[in-house]
Amino acid sequence: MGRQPSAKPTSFDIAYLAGVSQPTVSRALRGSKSVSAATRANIQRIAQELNYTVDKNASSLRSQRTHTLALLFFEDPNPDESMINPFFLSMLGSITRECARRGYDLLISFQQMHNDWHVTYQDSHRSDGIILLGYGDYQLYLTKLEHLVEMGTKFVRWGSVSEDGIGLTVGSDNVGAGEQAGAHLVEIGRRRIAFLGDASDHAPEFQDRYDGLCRAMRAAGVEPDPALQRDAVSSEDSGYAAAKSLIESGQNFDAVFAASDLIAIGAMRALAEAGLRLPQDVAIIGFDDIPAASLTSPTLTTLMQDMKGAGTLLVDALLARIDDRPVEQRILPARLIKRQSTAV
Amino acid sequence: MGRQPSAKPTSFDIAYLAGVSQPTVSRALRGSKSVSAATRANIQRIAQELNYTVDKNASSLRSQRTHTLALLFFEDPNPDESMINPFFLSMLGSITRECARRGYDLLISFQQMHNDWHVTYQDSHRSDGIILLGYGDYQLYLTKLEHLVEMGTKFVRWGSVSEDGIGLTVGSDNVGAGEQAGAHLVEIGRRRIAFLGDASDHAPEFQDRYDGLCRAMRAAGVEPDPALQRDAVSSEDSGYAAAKSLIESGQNFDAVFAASDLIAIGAMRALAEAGLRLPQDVAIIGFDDIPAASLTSPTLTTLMQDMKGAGTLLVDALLARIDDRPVEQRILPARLIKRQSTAV
DNA sequence: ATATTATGCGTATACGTATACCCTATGGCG
DNA sequence: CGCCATAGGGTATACGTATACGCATAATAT
Repeated sequence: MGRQPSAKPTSFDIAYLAGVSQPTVSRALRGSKSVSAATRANIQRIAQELNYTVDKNASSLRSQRTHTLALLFFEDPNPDESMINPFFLSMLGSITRECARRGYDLLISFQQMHNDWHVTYQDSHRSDGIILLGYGDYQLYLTKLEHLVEMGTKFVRWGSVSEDGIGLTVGSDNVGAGEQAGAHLVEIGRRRIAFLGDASDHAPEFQDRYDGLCRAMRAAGVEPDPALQRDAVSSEDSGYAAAKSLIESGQNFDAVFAASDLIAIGAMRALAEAGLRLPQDVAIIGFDDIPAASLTSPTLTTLMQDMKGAGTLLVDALLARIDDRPVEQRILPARLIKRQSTAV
Repeated sequence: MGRQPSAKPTSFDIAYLAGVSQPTVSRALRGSKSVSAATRANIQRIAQELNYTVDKNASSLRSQRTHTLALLFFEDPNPDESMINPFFLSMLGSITRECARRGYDLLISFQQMHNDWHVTYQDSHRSDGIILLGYGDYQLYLTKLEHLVEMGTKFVRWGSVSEDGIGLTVGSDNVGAGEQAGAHLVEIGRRRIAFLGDASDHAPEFQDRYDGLCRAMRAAGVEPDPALQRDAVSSEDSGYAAAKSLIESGQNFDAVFAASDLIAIGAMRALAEAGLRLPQDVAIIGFDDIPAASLTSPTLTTLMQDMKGAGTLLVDALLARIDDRPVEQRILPARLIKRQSTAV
């Protein structure tokens, strides 16, 4: 009889070859200190030789820990798909790397905001915790978060840090970023600064950016004009429409702060069509620093978020949460990238 | 005593409530036909009520099927990160969706090409199969693929379909795409067409595109000039350098076919700096249709790959492979997107 | 009416690991 | 020289599901 050479080795095989019991193998490989250094070394050597790897399923079943994190990415029903990328992918990269570094696997899932993901994912034993990423209808989102909290599910989410306190949040310092934008525009002499972006409570991050802008203006002794704010979601078309509405309203303005680069790019098109010169007549600042921002003409001044830091921090916070270690909200600074659209 | 309300229900709980045995619950939920319709309906109702979900770990352990696919994405050591995105993310989206539709989870992992991923992933019981994505040193890649084949690991990869036959490949019709580009350039009267992209066997996809270009030229009675080919990897800088080298060589040319949009964008910069007018002096075509392609000036004619179809097809092929169903290589058509850079 | 087969389900057990508990040697201590 | 702590590791079992069998009952065939 004997083992088939093709059969995957188990901890019993290692145990047999090492002349110890199976539990000792388990202990040795997991670093328990109740196994002698010599025995451990021997076991590790044999495991290496046999190309043995711990069976994740068995391990998870027994220990009730999966060593896997789930990443749920939400998209709107009609996503301008190609455009979420820049924001999302570098974060995905750093999340993945951080998971790998900690010995965790990453399960990924795209979700429609209206799905019952909070039900599906609650108990499937697939992951030790969840990272929530993406935008959408914020109110709808909140009720589901509450559900997660009730179920005792461990999760972190990316978003606006301050406003509600449901769950654990990691996010950029949107208010600070807005202040930077405002200060820069004021510095180059602008006083009538428009804001393009949803300022309702459906989009707290945009709201924070607007708040920051207003704060910087007031700090410079300029009172923001509410008539210069236009709602817009993060897409080129929406930015175009918002800018167009602003122009047609006859309002006087000499700068635009767009809540995202996509909005900014759409707005630039509308402004150019209206014969306005950028940045002489209207300076403009975006948000995100997507690759396209350096390809527009004029190139776009924008705020860059620390996506890599974000990924690391999200994983870090989630793991702390899982281990019931204390962990507080974390805010990441954004950086102003000056380009031609504000170069006067 | 009794169950804690917070404890996750098991198949035994369902069985108890339904007045049947645990295996019957398992059978009912998995659609075995040896359980009556009435019993099954009752069990499903109870499972629903209790918010029961099958424990993946236990299920996988017992059945030796994980219902999970792994996506390994390879990156070069020094990736121009933000730029892989457009290519990658829409595919990721469709892969994820297709997995969800089939009831599979998706495990994701970024790998350095030089890692021993082929060893790590062979036996970990984490997934039923692997999707390989990304570029890099192709020769190095091949030896690892052979290793996978030896181990009996199920996998598919994205890439150049024709050339070697190691494993199962899904890819775009690069030759056909090259032909489309060539035919279009010939049609607008160009005869001296340069190709920017690695034409060595390290990058079979680029090579295929070049072959297609040559084929189209010859079909039109034009002999391609090897002196007009310049190596380049997929980055803006590399494209810039390649174009610069071409210009400085003093070669005469009236069109450029770049193996990727990034190369094209870099090349456009070099061409503009050399005072060449686009497209009058030099027409240019890229590859991938990244978002930035419609933001350059002039906007960039390019070839769009069917990324969504690709994701679907990859998952489809892998699942067939896993089930030992017959499956052949599949080629996806690319589409020429005409923009200003070839509008004469 | 008896033999045969299918239907519907229960019984027993295996998947591979981790952990609670127990046991045995050794050495330090008085 | 007896007592106890400790190191090192064995024994037994649980994690929750899926499947090989077996066994009734009912539905057919003969």
